[in-house]
Formats: sequence, structure tokens, C-alpha cells
Amino acid sequence: MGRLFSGGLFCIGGAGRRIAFSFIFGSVESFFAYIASFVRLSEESREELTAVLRPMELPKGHSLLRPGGVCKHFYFIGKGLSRTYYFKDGKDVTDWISTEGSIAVSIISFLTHQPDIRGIELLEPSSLLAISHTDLEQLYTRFHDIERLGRLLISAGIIQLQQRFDDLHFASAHERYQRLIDTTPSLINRVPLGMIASYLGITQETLSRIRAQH
Amino acid sequence: MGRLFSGGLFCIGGAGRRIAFSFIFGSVESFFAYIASFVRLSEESREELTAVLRPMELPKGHSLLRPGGVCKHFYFIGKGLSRTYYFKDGKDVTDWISTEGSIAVSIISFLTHQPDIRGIELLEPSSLLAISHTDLEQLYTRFHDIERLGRLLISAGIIQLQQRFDDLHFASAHERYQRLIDTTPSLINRVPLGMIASYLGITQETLSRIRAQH
DNA sequence: AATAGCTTTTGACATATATCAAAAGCCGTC
DNA sequence: GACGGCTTTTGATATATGTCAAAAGCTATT
Repeated sequence: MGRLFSGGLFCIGGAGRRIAFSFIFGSVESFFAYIASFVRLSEESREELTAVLRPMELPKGHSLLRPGGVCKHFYFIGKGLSRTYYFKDGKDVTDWISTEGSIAVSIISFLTHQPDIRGIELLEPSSLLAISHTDLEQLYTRFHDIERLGRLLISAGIIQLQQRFDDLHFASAHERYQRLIDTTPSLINRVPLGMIASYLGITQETLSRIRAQH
Repeated sequence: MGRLFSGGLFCIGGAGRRIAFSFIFGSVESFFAYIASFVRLSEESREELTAVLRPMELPKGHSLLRPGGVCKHFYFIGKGLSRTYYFKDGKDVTDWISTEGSIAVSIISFLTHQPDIRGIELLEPSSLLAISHTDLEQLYTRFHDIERLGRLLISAGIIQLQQRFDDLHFASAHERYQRLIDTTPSLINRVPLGMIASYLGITQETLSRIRAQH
């Protein structure tokens, strides 16, 4: 079935389109549609990669990574929603929000194999794909094209992170909120205000007031 | 000469050690010592990679990338210092500072081949290695181990960025300054205060006051 | 429909940081 | 060694955002 997407025919149209597929076909197909936008894998690589994908359906509130643990998997979100969070001075900080068609991971821990303060939890019942670091390392070594895929996935990640970094660096709370609405308006109705606020680096009260003045 | 470092014998000891080498042997050797901490390249890969390195000695103030341009090279700083910067509402923002033994690049532009507001300039007379995106792409395709190197370099980059992101997310100006002193104290004496301030996401006046109270 | 347990809003006030302006310090050059 | 052009500090004040507390709004359950 992954075959359907391999030619790139169905990749036109970006994220929205892919989400529709995930809804119809499930996480594995959605994942292959996603990675097809990065690299054309050989038949063998695709099979081997498929073999290490662990699909799972999990309820809202489920913890994918407990704070303080080592992140041994990354998760492709076929459907649902997750957040990466940690506690800073006793306050809950939302570090990242991952929507369908994107990846949830505690990136520093995953790359360094060291424990990290970050945890990951589901904000909605979700269908995911778990990929273990160990499996991935082996695939990297065996298949050049999967190594390339890894490079391109991280590249996409660093671009997103840099953009959020820029926002935090010198944009006002108002500007950051505006950018969020422009980029991913759907989050507003799916994520509690307090989490959105800390995602933006502000308090819930401030966000509420920003929202009040349009 | 690069051979000396290939066994990893000289990689023990981290950045400080590498800087000493760059001083003695020059940027190419320093670069190979740096990447040896990521991957053991084959003889052929090392030769081909060496062939595309463009060493250069440039004066303080030299512009490596003009704001608004496409970043077609990344630069390994063998000796010297650079900053990546942009203008936000007419104000000069220092986005990143690269010291000897690290890489200077406008990462979004380099990865997407799109123009970006960021520029790069030298803060000291420097000896660099320029590596073109085009050359690198070809090496990625031809050599699995260089593709891996690319993945690991970006991985190192995203870890650093995530750490700075965390700092900006919910640390006070004071905490950020403290972390800078703990991490790279040498910058204090080499970079004008205004640039350090905007690097930390605060104004020069605030940084000066923070400094005054120890 | 009343209760309980949430999330969100509003209010009063505190604080960190920014802004604008001027003074002080530093450094190389004539 | 005095001048001009920098960078850095200090001062007075403004502003955005945070904090703490209470009220209001939802939603599900009994």
C-alpha cells in the first residue's frame, strides 16, 4: 500500500492532504506519504523501515515519555495530538506541540541517549508510529537512503526550531500569538489555553488578555 | 596530515584541545579533528571532502553573507569569530555567534536555498573553510559516510539550538547571562556588549545593569 | 437543574525589562 | 596629550508582562 505514494504523485498539496490520507489509510501510509516529500526510498529500504514501525493507538493523557527519562523512540503522529513539556521552577512549560503528520520526540535526549527533563504526553486519543532509536541506527548504517532520510528529517526539524527561536528572540507576546494563529489556527480549539500560553513563552493571563483585544 | 587525527587519538579533550590544533596546523586539520568526533570517514571520502574545502583568511568586518541573500556555503571557523545577525524593526539582532572550532551558517537559507534576512560577518580576522552547498550535496549522494557526517553535524546543531531555545523560553535575563558566562566566558571580552545583549535577547542597557550587580 | 471540577477571564498591583537621554570611559590618530 | 569616534554605564521614566486572587464560564455527572 505504501507503494501508492512512492512515486510522489500524492505528495502534492502538502500537510492538509497528508492528514486526509492518514485518516483514511492509517499511520503507516501517512508516514510514508510524509517521508516521500523528503526522499525516494528503495524498495528494500522501504520494507526494512516498515518492519521496524510500531503502530499504536493510545488514549488521551497517555505518557509517551516520562520527564527525566531517556527518549528511546520518536513518534510519528498519524492522528491526534501530543505535547512535549517540562517543569521549570515548579511551573509546567509546554516546549513543543506535535500535530498529525508531524513528529513527537525529546530531541536532545533522543540524539544524546541522555536523560532529559522533558516528557511527552498525548492531548487527544491518537494513532502513532513508534520508531526505536536502536532500530533506526541500524537502518542508518545499512541503508544510505535511510541515513539521508534521517538527515532531511532533522533538517526539517532545525528549520522549525529556528523559526520558533526567532519568534521568542525578539517578537512581542502579541506577535507570537498572531504567528500561531497564522500558522496553526486549529491548535487554539484543541489545546488548553495555559499550554498554548507557555508554548508561546507567556502566562495564561497575558494570553487571555491578548485574545480579548482581538 | 589529516591522517594524524583519523584514529580519534587526538579527539579526546573536546573543544579546547581542537582549538590548539587549529592554531598549530590550520583550518583544514582543525576541521578534520572536529569531524572525527562525529564519524570515521573512509580514505576516499576524506580526500574528496578535502578537495572541496576552500580555506580563506579574511579581515575583521568582512561579510560572509549579505542580509537578504541565499546562503550557499557554510563556514568552519578555524580561527577567529563570526556572528549571524539580522534587522528586526530597524534594530540589529545578533542571532548566533560562532567561535573557532564551530560552524557559521544561515541554516534556514542553506537548507532551503531561499533568501533569508540573516547576514554573517566576521568579528575578528579569521581563517575559515568554506564548503559549498552544491559540492556538499554531491558528496552526500556519492558517499554514505559523508551523508552521515551531515546528519550528525545537523544533529549537533539542533541540540545547541534547542538549548538556546530553552534559555529564551523561560529563563530571566540574569539566568541567560549567567549561562553564557558558564558556557563561553571568552565571548565577553571579544564581542561588543550590544551584540552579546541582543544575542541574549535583551537590550544593551539591561545587560550592563546585570553586569554591574555582579 | 444543581453540584463539582475544570478552564478562562478580569482586576489590582508588582516587577522585569525597554526606552530615551546623557555622561563616562576607552582607544587610536593626528 | 588632546581630539573624535567609538562602547559602556548610569539615570529617569515608560511599558509589557507577571503574579496573586477572585469571578465567570463550561461540561459532565448526579
